[in-house]
Amino acid sequence: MNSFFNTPEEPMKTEHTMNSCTLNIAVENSFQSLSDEEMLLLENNLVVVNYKKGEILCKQGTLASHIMYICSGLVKIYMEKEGGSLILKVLPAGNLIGLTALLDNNNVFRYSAYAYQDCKVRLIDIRIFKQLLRQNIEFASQVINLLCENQIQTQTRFFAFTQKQSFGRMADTLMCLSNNIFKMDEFELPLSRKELAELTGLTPESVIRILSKFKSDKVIGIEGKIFTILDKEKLQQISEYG
Amino acid sequence: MNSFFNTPEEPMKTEHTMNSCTLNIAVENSFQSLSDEEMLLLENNLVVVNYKKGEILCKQGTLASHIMYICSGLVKIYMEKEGGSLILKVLPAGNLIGLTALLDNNNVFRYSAYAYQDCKVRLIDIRIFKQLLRQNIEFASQVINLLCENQIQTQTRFFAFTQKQSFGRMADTLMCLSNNIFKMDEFELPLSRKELAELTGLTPESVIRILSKFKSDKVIGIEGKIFTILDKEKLQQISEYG
DNA sequence: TGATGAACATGATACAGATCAATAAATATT
DNA sequence: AATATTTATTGATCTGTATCATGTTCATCA
Repeated sequence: MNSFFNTPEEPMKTEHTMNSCTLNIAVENSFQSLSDEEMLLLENNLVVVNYKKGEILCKQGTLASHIMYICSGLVKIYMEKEGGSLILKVLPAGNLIGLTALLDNNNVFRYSAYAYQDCKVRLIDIRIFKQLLRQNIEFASQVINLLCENQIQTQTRFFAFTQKQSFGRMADTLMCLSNNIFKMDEFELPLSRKELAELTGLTPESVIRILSKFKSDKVIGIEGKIFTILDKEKLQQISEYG
Repeated sequence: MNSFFNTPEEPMKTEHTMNSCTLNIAVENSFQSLSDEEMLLLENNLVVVNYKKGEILCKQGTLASHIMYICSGLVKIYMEKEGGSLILKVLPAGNLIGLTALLDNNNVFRYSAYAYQDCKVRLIDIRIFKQLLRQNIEFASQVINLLCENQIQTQTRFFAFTQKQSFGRMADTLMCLSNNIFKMDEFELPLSRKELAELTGLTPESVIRILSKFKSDKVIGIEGKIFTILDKEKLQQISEYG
């Protein structure tokens, strides 16, 4: 059948305009555009720090003196206020934290970051980062790319949030964790129910109820902290329903 | 009283981390960094188009061949899917549309844009825009700034959405329209109740009920399409409550 | 001018998800 | 190992907001 002439009843495959996945593009490429000289400058103005599980990498509202690169570990990026917090994204190794602090005259972290697992992080002096942006157009170009990606991801997730309800959001989140973060159908999730709640915009109780339902429906398996995606099709379906 | 030693009961004034305002920074500045020569290049590869009220400036999913600059008028940026849409922002003159389409290898509009009023728009060829990014580091720097601003704005609005409920969202939205879009306490709003609903993530019925309440409480005045902010304090309070 | 459809308004009802309360299980602390 | 504290779970209830139904006003157009 000629896909150019699909009837309205058989719509063309649509893109994922409504999932909340943390895009996980290879950031390494951004740095590949640096010359040896520039790379040296970077290395010389860089501190490697190990954060233990449970430690705070940066705190919303504080001055951002560094851009952070996650070498290893798993980090949550979240906004907080008395009353509640929202997890903006969960970032595995290979991602940058704090790009929005590049903003002139207001380089403050707009969110906090927390280590789910032990993390190795490179702290890049923000002045050096800015200098590199100014002297290497290719690098600047890559950073623009990253910022665009981030923007699209946030908007798409925001949209998904307003359109889906609890089961859809939970399914979406599980798909995302499996596909983009852990890249496995079975994974050990270092997030508490409370944190899953902050990630889905629900209460811990609701999260528990939904997970129980998924489990009894054999869509997922849960053994302690080990999650297993049993029925991807079904999960995708639930994620899309609304 | 020394504000450095506030007791927990008297917290320091916090920043607006929870309003959903469309930041309205002066985009014109971005172009000021262009040389005469570059400006000429821009002018020569630029089409000025007039859109009538109600027309679509760009459609989500279509190839973005241009970055758009709003010379005059009022535009809504929104994401849509069967089932519903979400207004991401309302942009007055002086703003750019389509920056996220700068993304390499995927320069597609991730949202649609619609003219609330007659608009004059400059369509800037995206290849020229990219070329200018590559040859003028100051310009690239300004664009990075814009992208950061956008990102922060979206995240903050997203956060506000998850934390506030109907009355707070409505109050927030009205404050924002008054302060950032129209810059007046009294303004003519070219949005229907349905569109206010898409802007606040509510149903039209809820919007109506809330507006009626605000009106009967003398927080705002409504005469046809003319809105008047009567009690800014109160509105701010409602916006912040949660 | 009256007719037709959209936007606005209001009331009644339904329901998803929050809140509250009360264990149970797991983890941390001594 | 014993105790304290956090996290997970389950059930009962409450509530904010959507949904549905119906009517009214307003704008558009034959």
